[in-house]
Amino acid sequence: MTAEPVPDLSPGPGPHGPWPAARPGEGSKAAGLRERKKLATRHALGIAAMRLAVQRGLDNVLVDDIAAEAGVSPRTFSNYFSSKYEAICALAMDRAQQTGAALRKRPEAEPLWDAITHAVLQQYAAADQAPEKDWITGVRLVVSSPVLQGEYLKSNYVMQHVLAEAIAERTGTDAGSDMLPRVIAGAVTAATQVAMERWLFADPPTALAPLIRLALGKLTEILPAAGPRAPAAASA
Amino acid sequence: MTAEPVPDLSPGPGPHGPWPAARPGEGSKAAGLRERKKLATRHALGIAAMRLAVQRGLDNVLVDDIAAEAGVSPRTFSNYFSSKYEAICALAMDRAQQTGAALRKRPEAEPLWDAITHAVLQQYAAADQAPEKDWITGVRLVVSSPVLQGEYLKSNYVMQHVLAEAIAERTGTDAGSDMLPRVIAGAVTAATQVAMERWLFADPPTALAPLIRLALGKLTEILPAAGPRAPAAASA
DNA sequence: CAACAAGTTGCGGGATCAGCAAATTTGCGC
DNA sequence: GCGCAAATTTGCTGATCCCGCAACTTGTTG
Repeated sequence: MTAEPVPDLSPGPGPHGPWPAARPGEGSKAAGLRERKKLATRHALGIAAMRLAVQRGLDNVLVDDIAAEAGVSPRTFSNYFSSKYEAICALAMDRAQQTGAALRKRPEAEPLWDAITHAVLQQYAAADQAPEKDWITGVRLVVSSPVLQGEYLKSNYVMQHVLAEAIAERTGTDAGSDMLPRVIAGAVTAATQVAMERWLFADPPTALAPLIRLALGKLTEILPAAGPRAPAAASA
Repeated sequence: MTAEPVPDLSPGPGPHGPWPAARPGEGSKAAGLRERKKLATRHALGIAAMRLAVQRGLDNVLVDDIAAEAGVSPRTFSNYFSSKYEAICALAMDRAQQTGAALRKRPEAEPLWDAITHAVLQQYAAADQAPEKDWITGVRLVVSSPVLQGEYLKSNYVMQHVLAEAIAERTGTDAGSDMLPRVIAGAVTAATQVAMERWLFADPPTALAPLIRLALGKLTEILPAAGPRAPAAASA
């Protein structure tokens, strides 16, 4: 068995949960007013953190500022996030989380690869939209700062896990014994990430979707070149 | 062009360099006494940090303790690392860094895939050795703590980059325009990571090498199944 | 050996983060 | 409606952390 080690990133109960919700019983609808308010606060903090960071620059934003912007006390801030960096990446984390759900929603009949492609594209679909014009600035900031990078990579890690889970479910594989789902998820996540990076710094701004499609495509074209044969039989 | 954004994780000049050396002119041999001493200090701090963390538990280790253990002032500690977590993961970071060099050292004639497999295996070869018996405990600690996880993922990210660079060089691809090297590196890194994770928590302890080979093998077997065709042509 | 560059150290201030207990708010049954 | 129990928020506070600054020590160079 080796029950999944602890891909978990959550410290404990009560508040402070890294991810919004959807874990208890999957059903995130019609949660009590209490839940919704908590989500709202978390979201507000995340947004505030990101906006302030982009406007003033990472070093000129204090936890107090973020808390103020979101209308809660500084103490409450740390009930939700363990650092301002985590707050700034909260949205990315949420999106990563959603990717799994997105894949699950794809029609059962659709080929795995297509389903994955769609699920991923769907997540980043909004990125190209006009209203998200600032978002790109935010992401640039995130991947440029060492501290933020750590947080950001965590969201990738999460995406990898939720994707793996969804893939395992879809293909009827036992995620506990077969590494395949995880490997696929890892490759997909990595490819997506690369596309994202290229997009972020593309000099003549480009659309993100084509890049992602291209990156995922590369994935399907690389192995055939070296795959069919026995990969490697040497020892060291 | 889009000159590589900033896969760099280094804050600036002077000390505080995340990675040991080998960047200036590639030649890391016969560095002045000064350099060697710096490397030694960095290493000592890394070792001390890891050992103390494993022995006492992450929360019972202060930066001061680590500095003392390594025989330097606390102030000097932060000249090398920006946090105790970074120090703990210093070794992992170094190993990630080496992977690139390892790949470059593989014979030019060797098929890319085999070369990669060897390079990776070589890095983790020591892991199975007896003297590294404690190491596994350390890595478990690292991947179990949220904060450390962030740092650890950074080392993965670095490995992905150095691998990509080496791959691009080996295949004569322009790493600046073609995503392929990065995608391959990402997939490889992800697979390696999965193998590592499985190894860490394998109930009847297993050898790491076979797992890595298996994971990398999966990589070559998944895509052909869905690759040849046009990946997906939908829009949203 | 002298002059210079690089690295180390102590000090001090600005910030972060979590434990604790009191004050508030929400969920719910009557 | 009303009140109670559970869940949250908040202020206070102590332990750390992290970096700028300036003086000091040590490697490097000619």
